[in-house]
Amino acid sequence: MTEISKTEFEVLEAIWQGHPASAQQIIERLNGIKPWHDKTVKTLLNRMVKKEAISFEKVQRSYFYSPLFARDEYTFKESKSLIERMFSGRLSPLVSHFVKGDELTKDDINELKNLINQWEKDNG
Amino acid sequence: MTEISKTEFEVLEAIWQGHPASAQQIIERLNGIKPWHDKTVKTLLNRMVKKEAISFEKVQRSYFYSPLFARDEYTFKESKSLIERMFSGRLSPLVSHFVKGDELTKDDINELKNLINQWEKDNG
DNA sequence: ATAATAAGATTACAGGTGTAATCCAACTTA
DNA sequence: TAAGTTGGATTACACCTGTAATCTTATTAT
Repeated sequence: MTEISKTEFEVLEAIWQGHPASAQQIIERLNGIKPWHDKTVKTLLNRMVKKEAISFEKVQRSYFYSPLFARDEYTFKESKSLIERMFSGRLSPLVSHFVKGDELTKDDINELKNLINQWEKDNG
Repeated sequence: MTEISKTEFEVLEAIWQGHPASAQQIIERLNGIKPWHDKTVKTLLNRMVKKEAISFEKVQRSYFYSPLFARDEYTFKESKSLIERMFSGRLSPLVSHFVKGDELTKDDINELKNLINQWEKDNG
């Protein structure tokens, strides 16, 4: 899984929404969300094919693209990388930031509690 | 606060360790950790001055550099940005990844619990 | 005083990125 | 059948990045 840029990631998002997806479908999904010219999207698709982030199958004249890795796989890897680089690999300093930065709602806290309960059930 | 690259961030880390810091001090701090040539580090310092990530004061012939923003400020901003881009701004999907990916120790869990307690004391 | 050194400034240079425009071949339409 | 359209391929181009080397100037050592 090569490096993909933030912009490429946004195109990938459109593909993860449903695939195989034609360039046209992808462009439409991005429409309104991103102000990119079709040509721009096509360039990005091309580049991602080259860096083996996506694949395509040809149907008639057009290509239908699919991701070569799952969204979860990618976001997890990126999260780990950031936590590694900025927090020595520890999750809690990041969470701490959010707690102290007053970024969390009661619902968020409840979700975190549930995750902890789940962990304790599995590992406790 | 402009965009800084991963490499630039590593130089910044050395500055955050203690500042104002001379180029030499910074280079020494990076020594052994990073395989960069002095010239490389100086280039990065220069670029960060230009993008206003750091400042310097001249003492005799040499410069002493200081960060223009705190480490916490930066890491928080970057964390929020990632969570925004990959998890619609919600923290728990990220934490969930770690819980399910079996990346946490009992200590990590305890720290998370403490953070939650703290939040509840402050907000509950 | 002259030569070596050391600081920062400038230049280098290939590869990545954002953002398309142009080119060419196939297909559709008048 | 000639002309426009549509799909992908190729080209463009400025700015960023990683990674230094070279240049200029001041300082230090002989």
